[in-house]
Amino acid sequence: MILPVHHALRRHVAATLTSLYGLAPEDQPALTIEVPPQRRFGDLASPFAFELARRLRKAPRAIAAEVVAALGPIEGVARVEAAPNGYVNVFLDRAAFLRARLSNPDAADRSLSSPIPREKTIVEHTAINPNKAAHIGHLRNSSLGDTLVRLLRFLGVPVEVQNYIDDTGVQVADVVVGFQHLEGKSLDEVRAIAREARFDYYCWDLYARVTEWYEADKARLQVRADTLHAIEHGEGEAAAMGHLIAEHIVRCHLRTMARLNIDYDLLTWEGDILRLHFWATAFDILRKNGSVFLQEEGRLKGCWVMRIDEDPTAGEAAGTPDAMPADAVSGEDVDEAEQREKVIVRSNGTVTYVGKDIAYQFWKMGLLGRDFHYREFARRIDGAPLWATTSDEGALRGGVDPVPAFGGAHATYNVIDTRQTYLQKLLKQALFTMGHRLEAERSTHFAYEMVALTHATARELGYDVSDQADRPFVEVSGRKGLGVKADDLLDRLIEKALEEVGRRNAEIGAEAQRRIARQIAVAALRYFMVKFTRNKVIAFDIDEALSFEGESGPYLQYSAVRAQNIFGKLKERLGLDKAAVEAALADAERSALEGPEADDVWDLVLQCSRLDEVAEQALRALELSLLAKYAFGLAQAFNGFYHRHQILNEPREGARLWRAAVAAYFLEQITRALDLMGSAVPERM
RNA sequence: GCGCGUGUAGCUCAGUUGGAUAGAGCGCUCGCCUCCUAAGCGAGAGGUCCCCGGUUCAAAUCCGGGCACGCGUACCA
Repeated sequence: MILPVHHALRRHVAATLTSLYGLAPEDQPALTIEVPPQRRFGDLASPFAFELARRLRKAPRAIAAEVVAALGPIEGVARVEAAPNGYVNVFLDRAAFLRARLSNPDAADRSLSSPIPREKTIVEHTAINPNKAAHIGHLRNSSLGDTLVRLLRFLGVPVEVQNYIDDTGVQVADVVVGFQHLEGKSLDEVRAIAREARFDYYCWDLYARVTEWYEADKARLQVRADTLHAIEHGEGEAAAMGHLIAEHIVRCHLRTMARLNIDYDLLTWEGDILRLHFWATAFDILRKNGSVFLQEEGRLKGCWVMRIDEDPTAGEAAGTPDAMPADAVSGEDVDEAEQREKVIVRSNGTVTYVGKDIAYQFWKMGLLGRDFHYREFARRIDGAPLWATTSDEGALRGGVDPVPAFGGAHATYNVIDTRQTYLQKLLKQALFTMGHRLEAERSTHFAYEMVALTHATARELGYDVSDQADRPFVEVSGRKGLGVKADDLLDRLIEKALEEVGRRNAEIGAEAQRRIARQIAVAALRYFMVKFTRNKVIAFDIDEALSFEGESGPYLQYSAVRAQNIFGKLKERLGLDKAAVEAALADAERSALEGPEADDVWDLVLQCSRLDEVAEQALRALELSLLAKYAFGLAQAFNGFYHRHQILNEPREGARLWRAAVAAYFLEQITRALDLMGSAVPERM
């Protein structure tokens, strides 16, 4: 890990700037530390002299030279140079650096070096409507969400993972309508169907048919409204059927996600928010302080609304330069004001999604003064209980395991696609206007763009998308049944990986082959989902996603497997394991690591060490593709090393040992990086 | 209309809170398995970083103004 070195460097430079120029730490520029483009420039570099040039009225080059001369020795640093252009370049003690990384795995120095607050954080992700199978759009959400969770945990932040289940919404109601009105099924009949395999696929098709059924006669939308009302109020067979459907579909989703190494601590059911009067409590608070009021006239008459403030920071800059056109009449202003009101409670008394979510968000932050009851819903991947909220007070007593203290977080991340940015802004504003300024600041909407299909892939899957011919890609639509189901995609990936694994490893047996193929498929899919920056629409192309070459998850795995194989053979031929290599380094001849001819070997070590720096950067920027790109670059660097420098066939013992040490460090770091993306290193490929 | 996002190689995309010669994957051309696995490696061709102006030692990156595309702006979520 490299961050401790950064910190030591900053401390020394800051002290020197103080003693040399009388600059107090708070007057100093941010001491940016970069990786120079070429190794001959150094291992780390800082351009601080450029920033100080103006203030000190000196050439950057002179400042750099003075600071370097006064710097004194720094632990782990071999030498510091002032470059002719003004950069300050730092050269590390290579051998000492590598040995320290190998023997001192991580946790200790990681906690020292990061300014990230290590307080309870809730990450909400997945939140698929429980009325149909999961598709690739959902996969982007849960892959990003789970990677974010792993990243936070890697950085030492305690995380609680929640999956919000909208069991009382329109989408579940639609499937109930399908069963009752299109198929004429009773509750018992639906129960029987739900027990069969692929209930989520069944509902996928039914849901699409319901959409068509509405379209054929708009009057049928009244059926939906009635059904939704019944579900919200827990009345009759519709409510029971809705509950049954949601419960079974959620289990389907959990199975799908478990295949991708994704799971949760708690399922929060929207129905419980209603039944336990979370909303009523939140509404009370909002109404009392005036955040929400009853609109008595106009378009929204009879609704409880919340006024949406303009961004307070935007006010200043809005000064109009010249005379505004006078035709902006006052009537339009009124319209605009009205448009800036968001309905929280409809005139028929039902609560919108925003309302329910406000209550949920209050609870997450420990501001509601109420709590759910809990039940054990299933078991997690590791065998621990997966909890769900419930309205049943008695449920607590049934469990064997003590119920953890859910909610009451210091910070939250809501992983929700960018189309809901407006709603998420409202949520934050609700917190803010209630005086919970800090909580509002610590509520983060992790927004990402949607997944669409390329035209080629849509055609290949047999969809008629001629109506979207003029658009750059084809939008996925659960409502129309247009999309790639997560399990189908994963099955195809496994099948393809299995072919390749079987060809290369005929001798290892079918079960091992299948296990490896699954690991490869997961890495392929999850890497694909995080390698794009989050505000880029993914035009999903089946052939591209099925590729195991180039910038892909399997490429990363392959590089790790190569390193693994070297250690297998080292053990087999020379009886050396990782510990033995480490122990032997103390006396080993270092020339394999020193000098310009070893720059590329050393470069790999340096890159390996940057995982902590990249992890922190990825979290700060909320850009998980940084992690993906880093891991890919690391694998590339190792593959280059692998081809240029032999280990097993290297006759000089010193070179062999140091290179083996480099491979060991690489394997350690690439394994961690893959794990952050929910992927494993296969035993072989 | 307003708000947010995007625009970089033939295609898909990176480009680290402004920094050293603008990169990767795919595709294309050529080369590398007697040697730790070729799911790999190397070489080559390929650029008006959407356009115009500004800020400064330095701009693909920041600011202003345009253009194009996407999303949002619901008593849906």
